[in-house]
Amino acid sequence: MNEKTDRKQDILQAAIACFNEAGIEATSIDAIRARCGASVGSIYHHFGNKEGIVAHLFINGLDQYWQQLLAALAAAEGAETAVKAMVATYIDWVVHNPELARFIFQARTLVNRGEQGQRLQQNNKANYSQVLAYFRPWLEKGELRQLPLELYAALIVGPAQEYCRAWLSGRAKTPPPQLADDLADAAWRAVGNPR
Amino acid sequence: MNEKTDRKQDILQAAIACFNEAGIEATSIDAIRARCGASVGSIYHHFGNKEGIVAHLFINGLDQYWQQLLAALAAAEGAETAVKAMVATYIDWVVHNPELARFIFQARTLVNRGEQGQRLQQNNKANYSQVLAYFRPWLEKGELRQLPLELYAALIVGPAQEYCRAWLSGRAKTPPPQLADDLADAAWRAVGNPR
DNA sequence: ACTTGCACTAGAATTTTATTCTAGAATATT
DNA sequence: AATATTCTAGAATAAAATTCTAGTGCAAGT
Repeated sequence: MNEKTDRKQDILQAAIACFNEAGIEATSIDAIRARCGASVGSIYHHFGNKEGIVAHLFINGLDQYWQQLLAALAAAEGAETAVKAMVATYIDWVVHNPELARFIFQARTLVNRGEQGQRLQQNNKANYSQVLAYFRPWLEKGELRQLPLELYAALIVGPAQEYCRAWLSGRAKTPPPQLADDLADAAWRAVGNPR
Repeated sequence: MNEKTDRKQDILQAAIACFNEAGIEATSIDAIRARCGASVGSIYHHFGNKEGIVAHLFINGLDQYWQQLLAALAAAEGAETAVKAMVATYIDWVVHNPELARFIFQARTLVNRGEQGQRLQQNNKANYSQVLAYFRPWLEKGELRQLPLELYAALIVGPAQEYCRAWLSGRAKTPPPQLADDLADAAWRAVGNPR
């Protein structure tokens, strides 16, 4: 159970490094092979094709984030804490997994179409409805502003996401944690009910 | 001056259609060729390589958006009008150019790296500093909340961007214009100074 | 009108990259 | 140990990107 995952992990690590250095499209299978010492055969055995590697990294990476997010929500005690925790968790995850985050921003569209797109969408839907379950009571108690349901995600994490994307690409310099409080406050102003 | 641009435009139109149907990576030069009736030679003459096509579509498309945005800002009379106009303009542009918008979301990373990345970044910087010029007086007059400069863009258009992305990919159903007011209000709550 | 130069087009030839295939090594299962 | 299964290697093939060669047509200068 050790050597098995090793080669597979080696390939994944080499792949994400290449993807971030050169971009997904510009990374050749051979570049990945050269970097991790595997053979083409081995790579194709484990992942089927290039898109398979991308999808694997993407889906597992995102899942890791959802786990953190749901854990944070489970620990939150009120609407305000929860909303602010969502922003904080997002930033925390990006800062602790910058390579993965950068990669995920790149790969979204690609994976959505590909063979695993279905699976990804199901995952998202399931996770999203769990988040909604946490929010419903707060909505009913009037702790949250009444807004179209489809809007909450964008209002709460949209700005953090947008800023992190800029930071990861070098456009913005200030490390996200320094802005975390401002972003969390803004999120709460966006969806919190002032009563 | 007519046939010249025609062929070039044909190629661009065919390309963006292919890119949106199959994704940039999955689109072959031959697919573009087949769709517009040009020859490979002609395509390479005009754009150098596949990335050249992508960059051209991206940079011109984005420029069109910046023009609209700057025009809207020029017409705005106060901070609140301006901030809300930024959101409205963004949504308006996406809804009127859905193909282009979808494409731009896909291509961002790719173009940023490529040969034209430099140029893109310069354009962005120049446009961004124009926007900042509009904002500075409002900041000084205290109409806007004092926040780290790097944050305003994300706070104002981040949620709209995030929602439009979801809408374009089919994840969200409500047409953005129906949510425009909510998004504009949220943007103003995020950056407006309550005095 | 002629010819010279240049932008453009076509499609074949080449190069690069992705993917498939065949055979053998390692590992697990009985 | 015998057999099946998973994994690895690298050569062979297929598909795609890019380059190259040879034109065509148009415009400026004569």
